[in-house]
Amino acid sequence: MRPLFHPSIDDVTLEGILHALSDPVRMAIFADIVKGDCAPSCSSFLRVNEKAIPKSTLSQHFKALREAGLIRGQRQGVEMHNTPRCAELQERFPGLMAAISSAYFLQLQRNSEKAKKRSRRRRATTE
Amino acid sequence: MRPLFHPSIDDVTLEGILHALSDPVRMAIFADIVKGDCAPSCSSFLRVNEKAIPKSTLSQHFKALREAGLIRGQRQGVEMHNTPRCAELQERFPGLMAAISSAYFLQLQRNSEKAKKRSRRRRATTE
DNA sequence: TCCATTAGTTCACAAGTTCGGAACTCATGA
DNA sequence: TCATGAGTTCCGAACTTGTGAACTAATGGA
Repeated sequence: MRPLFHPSIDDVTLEGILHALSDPVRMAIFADIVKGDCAPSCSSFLRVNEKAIPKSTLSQHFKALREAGLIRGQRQGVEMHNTPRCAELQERFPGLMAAISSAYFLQLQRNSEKAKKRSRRRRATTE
Repeated sequence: MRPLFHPSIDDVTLEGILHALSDPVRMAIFADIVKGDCAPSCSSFLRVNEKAIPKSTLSQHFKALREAGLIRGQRQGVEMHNTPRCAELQERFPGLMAAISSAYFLQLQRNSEKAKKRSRRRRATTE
């Protein structure tokens, strides 16, 4: 297997970061890796937000995140271990990742509130 | 001419913003509109970073920025006047736009430093 | 009023990108 | 040595993007 490519932090670009995170699946994966609340391997994301993701697609998404400089992937036996490059990114673009993450969680929260309201309204009209 | 579409601030998504700004031309246009240091009409961007941009392409880029909720366009006679939706965006995603803009200017500055170093080195080797 | 000019949009198509199934590689354990 | 499980690669279909040509719309003379 070909060795994994990781850009040097100096070659990481703002456009690259924004493009990588402009895909909702990649944003969700990255947020989960940053939170660190689940095993950060490819196969732990076979479903994202209730939606099944084919593993070829997942593999491409991880590659995109690696090549944008957002995560570092290390093969550990048969699995891949992914870690965020938070410290380096913070040095390169101070405050950027924190702002994007907090915008993401704000949006998640707001969407779940909207969904609650919608289902309450639906129940009210069918009763 | 069809009226311009602007999303309500509640319909503006993080993915949409990141996608719109992941294009270097759109990022440059948006940064200039935010700085407000040049007439923010389409035709003032016929060249971006020394590169000529066809006007049909520019028109699409402005449409993308409008539909992502980043700018507001108003026809003023034959011209279009574009303004950033900073205040609304700040309310919707606090700190996000500031972090992206400052990352952009940091990168610009660093690139111009790199270019200077390169040309100095070139001169030194040819002497 | 008519025409030329200027600003921006729309359309169609070529070029590029992304998605996902099938076939692959590679490490591991039986 | 073989089966298995985790990821990757390949490739066609579907989607997206960039651009020239043709368009619309407002404006300012003649």
